[in-house]
Amino acid sequence: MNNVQEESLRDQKKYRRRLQILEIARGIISAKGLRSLKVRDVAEAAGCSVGSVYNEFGDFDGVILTVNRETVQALTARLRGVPAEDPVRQLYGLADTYLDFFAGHANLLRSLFEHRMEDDRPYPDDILQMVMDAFALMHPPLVRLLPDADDVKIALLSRTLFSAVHGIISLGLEERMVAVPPQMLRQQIEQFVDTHLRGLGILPVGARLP
Amino acid sequence: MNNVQEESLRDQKKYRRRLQILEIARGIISAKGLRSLKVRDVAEAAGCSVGSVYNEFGDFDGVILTVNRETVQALTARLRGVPAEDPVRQLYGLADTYLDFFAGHANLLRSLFEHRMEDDRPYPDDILQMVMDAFALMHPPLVRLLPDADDVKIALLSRTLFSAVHGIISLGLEERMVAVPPQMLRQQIEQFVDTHLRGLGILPVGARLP
DNA sequence: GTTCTAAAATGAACAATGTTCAAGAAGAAT
DNA sequence: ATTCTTCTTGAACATTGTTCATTTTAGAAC
Repeated sequence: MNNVQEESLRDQKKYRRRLQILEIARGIISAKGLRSLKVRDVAEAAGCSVGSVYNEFGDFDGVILTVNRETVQALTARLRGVPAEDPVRQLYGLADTYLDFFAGHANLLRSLFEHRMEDDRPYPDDILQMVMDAFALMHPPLVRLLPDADDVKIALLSRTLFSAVHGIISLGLEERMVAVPPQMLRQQIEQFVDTHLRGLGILPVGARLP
Repeated sequence: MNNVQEESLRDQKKYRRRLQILEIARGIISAKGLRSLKVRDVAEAAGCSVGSVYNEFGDFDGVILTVNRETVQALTARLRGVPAEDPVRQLYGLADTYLDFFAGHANLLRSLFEHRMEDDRPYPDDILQMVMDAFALMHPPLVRLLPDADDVKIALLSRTLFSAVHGIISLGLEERMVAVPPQMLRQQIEQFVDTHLRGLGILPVGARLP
């Protein structure tokens, strides 16, 4: 038995169109926000009928969720690329990289965190799991820095710290909240992480990094 | 000239209905989420026509924004009620109170933070200002604890710290993010604030509050 | 009290948008 | 080439936000 699936012409077209629909949807969300995403716009831009979008994704939420899934995958890839030699620098790097990614794809991240399902249908588990996994990326460096601490507590600390960074960034980047000038955000994030590491006893209180 | 406006029967009815519409809308958002709010449901529950809703609020966003405005007002009132004798306890109290309020009105808070306007119309300034003012409530206790620090920096710190707490809570309360068991959230928040105050040199590193 | 007027309420009609499905088109199997 | 399966289509439908000509009603004028 041959496990290599032969790719039929039909499958090729289907797959190409799937990618095209996703690319168009992502472009619209990214440029004008989730609320501006309309089935007919996507279908027209992809050169197909609205029925085909439904045929491929089940319903419109399916398109959004697939875009969101790819967003968290791209985010995770970026976060995994942060150098891990120095655990302290890794923590700063994770926060900075998250800021970069959020600033560069604000509407995509908002779609990921703010989209609500119709009725009370549950949000897909795999996406939630991926977000949680991304927020757990502070775990390894924290374990190295706090070798005596309980692993469960470190896991909690990782998510807490990352959630805190997320809160600072997501509110700080709301252009509507004039509160935090974006150019100061990076410095602000670094100082926040800095203070927290001092509080954890990882950095000395009252001293500064070289 | 008499400044006391006589309240006409017309105005009374108008005002009563306005309150009724808001109460119904708030109830629906609170119970089933912003996405389940429909003009016709509100109108029917209020015993009036859809036109009356539009007559009173301009458009449907107007209803949502008014509910959001009242949400942030209620939140601010609760936060202002936190005792201010001990600045450290005040900071803990603000975080805890925010957690309480968020846990008790999760869907209302989500409506406040996640609602996006149609097209690119700006979010009303007064609501943004009120949110910022609420997040600035950590300013006075921080000033007392860090009397030598620059006032502008304290203002920034206040918003940063509150945004961090917001991030931890809003992600932690997502029932969908199984990550953080809600019952642990309070303890988690307290530990987070604790660690940060140590990092700021306000509390001694390595010691615990009585 | 009657009449007049301005404001508000109404709800049917419209517009925008998500969803479905019967019929047709296109690829695969023989 | 014929048949069969699957996908595609787009018109029709369903839901929901929005408008507006008409009707109703509260208040004013007499």
